[in-house]
Amino acid sequence: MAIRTRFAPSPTGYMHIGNLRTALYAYLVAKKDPDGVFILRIEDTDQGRLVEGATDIIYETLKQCGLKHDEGPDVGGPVGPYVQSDRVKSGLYMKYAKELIAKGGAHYCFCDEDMINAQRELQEARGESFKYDDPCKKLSIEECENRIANGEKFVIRQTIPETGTTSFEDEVFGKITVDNETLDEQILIKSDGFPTYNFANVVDDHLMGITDVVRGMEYLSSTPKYNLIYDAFGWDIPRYIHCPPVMKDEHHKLSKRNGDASFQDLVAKGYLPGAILNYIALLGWSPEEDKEIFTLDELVKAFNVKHIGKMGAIFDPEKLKWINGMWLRNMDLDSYYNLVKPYIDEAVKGDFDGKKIAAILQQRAQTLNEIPGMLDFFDTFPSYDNSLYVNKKMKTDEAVSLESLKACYELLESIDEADWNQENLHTQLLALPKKMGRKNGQVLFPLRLAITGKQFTPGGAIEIADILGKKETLRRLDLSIKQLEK
RNA sequence: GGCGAGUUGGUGAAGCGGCUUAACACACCGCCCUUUCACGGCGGCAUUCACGGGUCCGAAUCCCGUACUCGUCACCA
Repeated sequence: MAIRTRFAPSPTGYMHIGNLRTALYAYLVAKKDPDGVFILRIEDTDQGRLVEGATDIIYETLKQCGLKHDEGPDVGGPVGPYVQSDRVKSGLYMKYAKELIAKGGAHYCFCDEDMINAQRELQEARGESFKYDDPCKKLSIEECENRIANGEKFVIRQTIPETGTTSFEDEVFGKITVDNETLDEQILIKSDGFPTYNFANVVDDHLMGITDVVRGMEYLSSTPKYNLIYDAFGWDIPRYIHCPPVMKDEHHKLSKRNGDASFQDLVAKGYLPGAILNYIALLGWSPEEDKEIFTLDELVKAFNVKHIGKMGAIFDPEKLKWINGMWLRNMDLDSYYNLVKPYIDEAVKGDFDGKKIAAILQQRAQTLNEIPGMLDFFDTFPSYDNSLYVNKKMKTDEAVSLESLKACYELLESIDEADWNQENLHTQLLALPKKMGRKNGQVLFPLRLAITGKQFTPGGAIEIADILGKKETLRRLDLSIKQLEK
C-alpha cells in the first residue's frame, strides 16, 4: 500500500520553523515511496483562533520550499474536502461521533463548565491530578436524545475504559504504554457542534487513508487516547512518527511569541528556501553518509525515519549561515548573478560591471542581506585611517606602503585604458613586487586598502582595480598617497 | 503533583556490548596557502558519554535508582 502522509497545520499566523520541519519530514516520508502521497489539510476547527491570510502563507511557504502537496484544498483530491471547517458542514464528524457512541467509545455530556471547574478545583486542592468523573456516563442514550431534542446544550466525550493499559509503537520513541486510568475523557464534539482537534484528526486521518502520522511529540501523551478511538471504530492504527521539538535554547522551543525567526523572516534576512530546508532537515535527523548539503531531492533519497533523534535540537543560526553560504557557492555564476543582482544594484549605483562584482562576492557572502554592506566602497570612497597600513602578517607599515603605492601608481598610469583588464593587471602588478624586492602582500595589500579604504573587501586589489576602472583607481590611489604623505 | 519521554564537547550529531585512546559538521583556536577577509588545506578542541549502583571477561551502549529537562493533564491545535 502506498504511503500517505499529511501536513495538517492550523491557520493561526505565520509558518514557524518547527512546523515547517514537520511538514518536511511528512513530505520526505511520503516521497520515500515512489507512489507516496503528501496531503495538505487545514485544521481550522478552532473558530476563535482563525487568522486572516494564514492559509495563504501556508500555501506560499510550501511552494517556495518545493514541498508540493499532491492533495489539498487548492489542488483537490479524492478524499476532500481538505479544510476541516468544510468537512464540519457536511455533518461528518457528528455522524461518526454518534457511531462511536453506539459502539461504546463515547457518550453525551450535559455538564456545564462551572460544575466541571468546581470539580477540578476540588481535585487540585487535594493535590490530585484532574480527571473529570462525568455523571452523564450513566445516562441512557434514549434519555440523552430526549434532552437534546428539548434543546439542551451538550458535548460528546470520549469514554475511556477504567482499567487496563494502552500501548503503541512509535517509530522514533519505540513502545509506549500508559494506564487507561490516567487518560481523561476528552471532549470530541464541542457544544458549538465542531469537533475538537482530537476527534477531527482521527476521523480525517482515517478517512483520508493516512498511513503514517508525522507530528510533533507534544502529541505523544494523547496518542493512546486516539488509538482507543481507532480501536472502538475498528479502524487500522497508522504508523506514528513523533518528532522532537526545535528549540531556541536549552529550555525554550522556537516560538512566535518570543519573536523567533519564521521561515519568511529567514527568507527576508537573505537565506535561500532550499538552504533553510536543508538546515532544518538536519535538526533532529542525521544522514547515514558523511554529507551535509542536500537538495530536497537528495533529502528524499537519504531520508530515513530511523535516524530521527529523540532530543530537542537547538536552532543554530551560525550553521544555517554556513549552509546558506555553501548553497550560494554551489550555484553557477549566471544563476548567482541573477539572484544577487538586486542586492548589488541596491548598493552600487555607479557604472561598474555587476557580474564581475558577483563573481568576487560569490566566494564570500553567506547571506544575501550582507551583500550591500560589503559593496559600499564602490560608490563612495570611504575615509580611513593610515594605521590600517600597518599589518604584521603582511609585513607592511606606512613607509613600505607609501613606497609600494607610488610604484603602483606609476605602473598603473602607464597601462592603457584598453588593456585594463584583470589578466593584464595581474601580470603587471605581480611583476612589481619582484622588481622591488618585496613580497606580494607588501605591494598588493596596501594597494587594495588604498583604493577601497576598507580593511576587508570582497576580492583582492587586482579584481577591484579591474572593476573600478583606470580613472577611478588612479584617483583613489592619488588621494591615498597624499593622505599617507602627510 | 500524576503520567509519558529525554539526558554523548558551546551547537547539530555518529555510536545500538569488544573494530571508540567517542566519527563527522558548525563555531572557536593555531598553522599553511594567499593581494585582506573568505574559500581551500592541515592540526587543536569530550581521558569521556547527567549522577550512583548493578550485570558482564568487557558498557556511552543492557538493568535499577537518583537528579535535571521537556511534554501532557482545555468545549487549543
